Amino acid sequence: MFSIDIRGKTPIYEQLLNRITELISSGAMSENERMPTVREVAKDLGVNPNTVQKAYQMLEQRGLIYSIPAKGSYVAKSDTVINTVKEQALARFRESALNAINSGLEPNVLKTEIEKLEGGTKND
Amino acid sequence: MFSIDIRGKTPIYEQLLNRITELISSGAMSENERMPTVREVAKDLGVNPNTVQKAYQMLEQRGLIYSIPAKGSYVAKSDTVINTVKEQALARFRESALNAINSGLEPNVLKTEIEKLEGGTKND
DNA sequence: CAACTGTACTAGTTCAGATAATACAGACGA
DNA sequence: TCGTCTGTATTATCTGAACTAGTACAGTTG
Repeated sequence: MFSIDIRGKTPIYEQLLNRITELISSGAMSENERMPTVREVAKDLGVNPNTVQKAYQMLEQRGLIYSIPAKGSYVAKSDTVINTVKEQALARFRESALNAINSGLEPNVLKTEIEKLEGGTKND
Repeated sequence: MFSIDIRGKTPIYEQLLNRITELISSGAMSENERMPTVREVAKDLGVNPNTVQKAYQMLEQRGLIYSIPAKGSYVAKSDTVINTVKEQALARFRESALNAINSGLEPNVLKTEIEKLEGGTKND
């Protein structure tokens, strides 16, 4: 389902959060598509359903999915939400870029790095 | 001395670590310059000396400073170490850049952001 | 009604961060 | 030499948050 690393240092719910966010914002999961149930994912990963639910809750809180009690969870994917995701990604980008520059890296080097990444986006 | 945010979510020792690393790698603190003593910084920030020492220890472990027992701590700033700092900063940069691109941000936007940052490095 | 759904609540475990209290050994100036 | 400063080491403790687990509830659906 969602392949994550159970024995990693990063929390399970956070891995799920990131993975699903990527899948949705990249278009791998289409709008109104039904998400696997909390219990399904939990069983699949061998974790507690609440752990999965935590990820789902945060996804809903951020507007990436919507959940209907007793029915299921579905992909929301509104444009405004996607924009929020982008803004946050941009904020993180700015921070790391500033740090890199403050560490003495040349802006040109950073630009070159971006160009290297252009081709290789990791959309599954 | 080192202005940090005591009531932040990021640990005190880590803030110290980052701030001092910036100051050294940016050239704000010159080579062989004497660092304020552990007890000085602790008193100044109102924290426990051990917390400051933890930051100093990690700085020495990374080769950014060198400590002489009973004398003091001094800025090391060897080129190889600075390069390591840069590499790590670059790695973080790549990660956030990749994430930004995966979120649907155009590489050109990222390049523009870098240009915006070029002028305003926050060297105190 | 039975099986599924999301959801809420509580509890327990673990861990990182921070503090505290000392103690030791070397350097250095008075 | 002596007192004071330096970095360093050790151990214990407290706290709070993060994370996960267990369980129960309410609504939907066939």
